[in-house]
Amino acid sequence: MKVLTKNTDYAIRALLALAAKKGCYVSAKSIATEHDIPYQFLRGLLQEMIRHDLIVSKEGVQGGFMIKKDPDTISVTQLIEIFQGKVQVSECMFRKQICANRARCVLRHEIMRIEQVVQSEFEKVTIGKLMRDLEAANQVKS
Amino acid sequence: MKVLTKNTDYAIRALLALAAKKGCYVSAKSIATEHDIPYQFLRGLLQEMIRHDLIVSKEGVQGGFMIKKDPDTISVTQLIEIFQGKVQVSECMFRKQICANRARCVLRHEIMRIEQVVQSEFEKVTIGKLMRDLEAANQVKS
DNA sequence: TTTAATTGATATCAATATAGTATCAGTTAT
DNA sequence: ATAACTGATACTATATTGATATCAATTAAA
Ligand code: FES
Ligand code: FES
Repeated sequence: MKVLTKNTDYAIRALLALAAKKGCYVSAKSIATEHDIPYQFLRGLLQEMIRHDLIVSKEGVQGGFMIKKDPDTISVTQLIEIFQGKVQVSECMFRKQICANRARCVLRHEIMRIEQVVQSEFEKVTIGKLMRDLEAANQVKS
Repeated sequence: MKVLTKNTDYAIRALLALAAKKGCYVSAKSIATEHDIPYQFLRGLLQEMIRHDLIVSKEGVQGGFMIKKDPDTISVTQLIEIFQGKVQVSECMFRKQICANRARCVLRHEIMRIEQVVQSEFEKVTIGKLMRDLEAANQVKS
């Protein structure tokens, strides 16, 4: 079971790249080559992120993408939702047995509680946080 | 993003059915019809669970499947691992940038921490617990 | 003003995973 | 002997994931 698929993974990496060059337009090509992400695939992801208002773009020579939202407000949960759909444990487990009284279903509550925990854990991990972790890791390295 | 796929979902339901008739052999057919699970699909799942020592079977007329392990020791985590593979957030995020000093990678630690949280939450949910919840729900209903 | 570097939009394809079906051989209670 | 079962395995269909290709529109700069 893979929690993050390639698109989410790539999107996070791309956002980190953009966050590192905040205020500048960075081309998809340079991100693709530097971070080893398939070019056209990446472009699709970037367009999707524009639609979700995380980044902006400029066309033409010297164009590219720029981060728009504050990195600390972009969570992994959000990116999972964009690229993999809302986290849900299962459509509705045990539907046959208990869905008749859905409102009271204890199992359902149990499941929803876990959903909540999973989401809030990922909520804590923002692009901003990852950036700082990354910097710290690089400091230690050198 | 779906956390539980059909096979895990069905397997849980089947185990609950077996747990409710502990000590008896229950046929795949009866489980399939009662719980609305595709028959042949279910049989595959049951065989897999035999291989993992959760249940046993008896061939021939009056044969069927019987739960073997204590329901309280069968966790959803375990079933996810059997049917969807071990929970992993991503193979190795940011590999290009940091895998050189993998041991020190802060991001990796962050990710592994979440992995841990997710797993331990599911660990708490056992077949035994679900059984009791289910009984409680049915009590309230009637 | 032409050109090359870029994004926008969209179509297509391949690989993999998920979901479900079918078949036949072997076992066993009746 | 037979019918109700499981064991084993092959197969098909569909959805998801991952990746590529194409062409029009835009724009900085030669
Ligand atoms: S599982 Fe559907 S309401 Fe409980
Ligand atoms: S992501 Fe691979 S070691 Fe950090």
